[in-house]
Amino acid sequence: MQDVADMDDYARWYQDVVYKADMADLSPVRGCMVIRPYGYALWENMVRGMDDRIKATGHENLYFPLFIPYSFLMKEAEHVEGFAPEVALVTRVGSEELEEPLVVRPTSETVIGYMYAQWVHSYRDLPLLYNQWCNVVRWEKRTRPFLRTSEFLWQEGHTVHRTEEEAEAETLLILNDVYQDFVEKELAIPVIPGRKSESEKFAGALRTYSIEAMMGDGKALQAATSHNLGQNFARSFGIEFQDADGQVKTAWTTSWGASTRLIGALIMAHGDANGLRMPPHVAPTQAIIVPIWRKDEERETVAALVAEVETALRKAGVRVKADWREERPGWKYNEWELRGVPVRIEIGPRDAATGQVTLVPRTDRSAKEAVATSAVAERIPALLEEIQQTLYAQALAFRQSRTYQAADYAAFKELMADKSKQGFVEAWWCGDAVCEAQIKAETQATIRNLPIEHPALPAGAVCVHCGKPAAEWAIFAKAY
RNA sequence: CGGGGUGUAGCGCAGUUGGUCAGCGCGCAUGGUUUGGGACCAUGAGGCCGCCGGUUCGAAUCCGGCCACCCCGACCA
Repeated sequence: MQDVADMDDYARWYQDVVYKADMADLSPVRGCMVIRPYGYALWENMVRGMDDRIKATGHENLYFPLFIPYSFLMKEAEHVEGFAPEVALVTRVGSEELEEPLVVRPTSETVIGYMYAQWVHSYRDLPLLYNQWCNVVRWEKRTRPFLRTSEFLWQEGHTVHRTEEEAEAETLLILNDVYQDFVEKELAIPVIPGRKSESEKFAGALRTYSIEAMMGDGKALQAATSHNLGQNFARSFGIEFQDADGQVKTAWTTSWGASTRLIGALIMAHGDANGLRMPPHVAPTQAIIVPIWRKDEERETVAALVAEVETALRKAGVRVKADWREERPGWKYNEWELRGVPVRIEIGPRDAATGQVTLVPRTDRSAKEAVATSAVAERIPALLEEIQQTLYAQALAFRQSRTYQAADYAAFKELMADKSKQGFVEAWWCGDAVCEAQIKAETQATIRNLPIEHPALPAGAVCVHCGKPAAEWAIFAKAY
């Protein structure tokens, strides 16, 4: 086992962690990856966390087909423009050409819109609050494991509402109570909820909101998005209902998604020079027992203790494993640190003699802690919670240390150019897309979002770039 | 899809003036000694040298084409 690449070469480090921690592997299909058991176990825990919240906010799961008639994509002008370049088409089955090509879904607004139009007739049918867990395909030019793959797993929620206000409330409910809550509490990654600028919004949306997280190199990652689609898709697909006043009205729809990209976010928000650091709430293995022995007698003594601790922890609801492989302890320490297991439990002859075990948190390997065997089942859950909080606190402190308020554009450019400082720049912006594009061309920084929580616009405030009157408080950053 | 780079054992690499150039380290297998921060010794297994074509008596090595991967852009969850 070799160390992961130096974090100075961040792209290399990221890939090393993904592959060496057995999260994923390359597949024979370009841009597609295999999610290995360790990565998939993490994803399953993440799915559970999000799905619980999706249901708690009143949504139900359903499933739509993988294939979408090509013509559906064409019905919403902006949508087709946004997605057409990257959709995979099925044009032939066997040796027969299909009468109409089928799109392998890049997202399902269109086919869902088509069906919703048939399901909605009356205001009494509303709202429709559905979600699906599925895979989608977007043939991206450049791929990176988890962050951008040709096929990825996600959930996509699609709702229909009677009024614009209700749709907007839904969009924000998902953003805050599902995405932000999940990412911050379970993944221990602080995020900034905000609205996307016009140029960054979803193809076909009225308004797009996102939560943005900072990665370990100061770049931003869009962790989830929630779109108020207005009446765009409802009009294109004829989702209409007769309201209480007898009028036939066009419905308001939303859509929202979070994907396996969140795994990439987790890796980059918490990983360190030794590898992954899994937030305990979603860690596939929360505690790893490393038995230590020399002689057979010792092994027996230790085995009894390991079994006792393992059983007690399992009963306490801890995801625990014992590593009995024929490797030396030091080798195992390094491997489990690479894989980011939150707590290591060392159990050896010395511990057996004193009736205790040694706990080592992934967040601080020097913080070894001796705990009486009888107290382990009580101590570990508490320690896991401490680690969860520590990871969040560290990520937040890092983000704060890399968040700036540029005094002027010169300072802005300097911050973006210096890799050791690179991060979020908060600034006033005029709201002009041309100005936004110029900033991007000159600094590579884009507007990540316009934070929902922001300072009041002071009198005389001007755009950080063009100097015209300010309109929006924006977060600028280079992004994944 | 543009610019750059790299393809030799599972991984990391050396070898590239054409001719004992099929090699090293790690990993893997077997046996032994070890085991509280990545052990050591011994013996082994493992290669169409990315693919196709050309030049040549002879190609990992030279030429052409293709493919894959990585980095930097543009595009995007």
